[in-house]
Amino acid sequence: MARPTMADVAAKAGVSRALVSLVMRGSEKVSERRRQAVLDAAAELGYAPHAMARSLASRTSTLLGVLVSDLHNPFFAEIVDGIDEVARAEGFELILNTGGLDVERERDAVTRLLSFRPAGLALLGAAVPADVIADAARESPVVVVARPARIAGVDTVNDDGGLGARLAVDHLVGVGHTRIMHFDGGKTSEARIRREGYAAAMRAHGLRPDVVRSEYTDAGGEKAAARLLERGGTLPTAVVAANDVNAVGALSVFADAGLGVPDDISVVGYDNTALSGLRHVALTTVDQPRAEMGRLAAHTLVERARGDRGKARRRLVTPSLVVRATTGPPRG
Amino acid sequence: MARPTMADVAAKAGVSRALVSLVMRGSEKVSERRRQAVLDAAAELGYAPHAMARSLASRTSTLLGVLVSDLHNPFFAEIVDGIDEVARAEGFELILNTGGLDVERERDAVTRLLSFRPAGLALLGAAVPADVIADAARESPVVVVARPARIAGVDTVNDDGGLGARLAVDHLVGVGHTRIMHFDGGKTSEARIRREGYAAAMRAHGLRPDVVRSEYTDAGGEKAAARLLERGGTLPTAVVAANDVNAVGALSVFADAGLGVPDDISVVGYDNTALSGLRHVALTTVDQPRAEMGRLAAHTLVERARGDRGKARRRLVTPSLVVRATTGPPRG
DNA sequence: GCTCTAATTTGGAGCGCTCTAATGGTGTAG
DNA sequence: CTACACCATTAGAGCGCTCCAAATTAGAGC
Repeated sequence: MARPTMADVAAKAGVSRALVSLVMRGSEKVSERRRQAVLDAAAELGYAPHAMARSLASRTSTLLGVLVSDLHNPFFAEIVDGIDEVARAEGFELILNTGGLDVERERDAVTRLLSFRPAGLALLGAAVPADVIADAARESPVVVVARPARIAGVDTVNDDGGLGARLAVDHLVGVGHTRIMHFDGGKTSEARIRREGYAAAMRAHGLRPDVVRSEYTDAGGEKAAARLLERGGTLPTAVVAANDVNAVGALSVFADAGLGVPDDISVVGYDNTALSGLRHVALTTVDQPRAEMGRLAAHTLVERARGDRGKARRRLVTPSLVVRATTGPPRG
Repeated sequence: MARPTMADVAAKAGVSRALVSLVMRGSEKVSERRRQAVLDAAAELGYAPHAMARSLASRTSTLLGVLVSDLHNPFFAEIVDGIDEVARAEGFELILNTGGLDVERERDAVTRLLSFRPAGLALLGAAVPADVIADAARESPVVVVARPARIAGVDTVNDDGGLGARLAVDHLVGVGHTRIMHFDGGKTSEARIRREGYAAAMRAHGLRPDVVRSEYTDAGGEKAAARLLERGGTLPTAVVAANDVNAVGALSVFADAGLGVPDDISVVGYDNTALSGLRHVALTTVDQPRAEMGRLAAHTLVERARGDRGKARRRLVTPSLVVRATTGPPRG
């Protein structure tokens, strides 16, 4: 498995190593005759440049480090997809690590990624403390995605969660709802922003906000819905769920309780994951442009890698409402 | 952002570069006194070894190349998760590329991954032609996952699709079904194996196989179900779908047609993706141990990287049935 | 204190490549 | 025919590290 090196190609083509290097990098100051000779020799030997040696010698990197908190979550997978798209187009490679929302493990992952001296580092929904991120940013450009954060010198890409929540509320009010509840996403900064957006939108319509603490999971949605049914009193006619899986969890509890959707209760999700688009589910939801977020993150990193030293950019991407079958006018 | 090098640490600690190298690699033949001096100097300078330089000098790699055909598909994401788990434990890093099932793009991705001279290459459900894989296998250990293939010198990890299909049929026959249909996954080799497993199981029970050509998508399931309803005649009482999303597509069409599940028709999926576990969906399905497949693939690669030159291993992982709410005895 | 051996430490070559500065060759003008 | 550009080509140093062999030091035994 010993692959040929530049010296082998040079010998075979009867030229110097430097010339082979020039040809491999597509230099224009190489005569056509030599270029062909080199190309032929390379093809014959099955030669391809050694990316690491190249990187070391040129003191540049074509690696983009990516730390994903949770790869199961299709939300992140699609962001990675967007990053990958730009990386391929710009000639970068992705080196990936997962963090599993474990702080120690994520800290370690950041260290390992940095040991490759990547051109940039993307942290997707990572839970690492801000100071770790700030440290990393001293060694490599860093972009934090899907986690609202203000860290000196660190770029961010997020969706406008306040707007997203407002879109959901406006839609529900628009079709006639007034008792609209929110199952929130817990204590993350993104959840806080959505919660505040929901509350502000409600008040803007002269309505009273009503929040149940929940989390970004299926089980969380079920629990919140169950609690809602147990507490008795007048039920809301609509629920703005923390995200799609949370909404689906709530839907199943409502169905078990004999409530019709959307006649008895409307439900809006958040994320527009593939799940919500399934005809069987047909969840009205707020779309976060995930691939776009990934592309933005990658572009930011690529620009930084190319020398952009401007101050930290905090990108806000615009969510949009996708109306499907789980929302409609309240009964009566 | 110029990070310190080994020479800087050596100078600060008052030792040679070679000694710093030994300390960094955790050698035992270093006196405690020097070790501390080096460690202190390194900490003070914020030094961490340059992974690429190390790799180049030692002629070893800690990189595992991973080509994923489709990251959106949670099926693959979970395999990557398994690979990642082993990689972390064994001190390897993942370098990731997506192929999008486009042959040219995947071919290019393989080339790019190989340019890093990885310790191994994992191809997850990749569509690249066998000869490309065989070529790659000459330069690096290769393991093909979720794609039954017999290529000289290439290890594989797959689930036993024949068994999986049989589990589904046996379960349905066990609760009383006799008219059991299969929506297949198209012309991939995995789909063929499941199809044949289904047919064999049916015949083993003295039943007639009945296959509708479909594909591994939501829309495919809808289309197959619609065609089934249109063709009239006696409907089957159960369907073994190509996979989970295919099953969910079928479920929605059956629901629209007023068919009760499982009373009028039972449906079994395949994969046991998170989707099927949602209480709202509660799909009976065949579980493929994805994380386990990823771990197996990674272990295979790690062993090969460590010198195992044994002949190609074709690992078959055992699927299992997960009974939920979409299957039950046929009416009457 | 001295020798011998084992334990540490170090110099230096080299991994496969890039990059700068210098070389040689060609064509043109004088 | 010589000088001068200008171009393609090359030598050689060096990227940050490992690894081998050689050098030094420490420890043990007498």
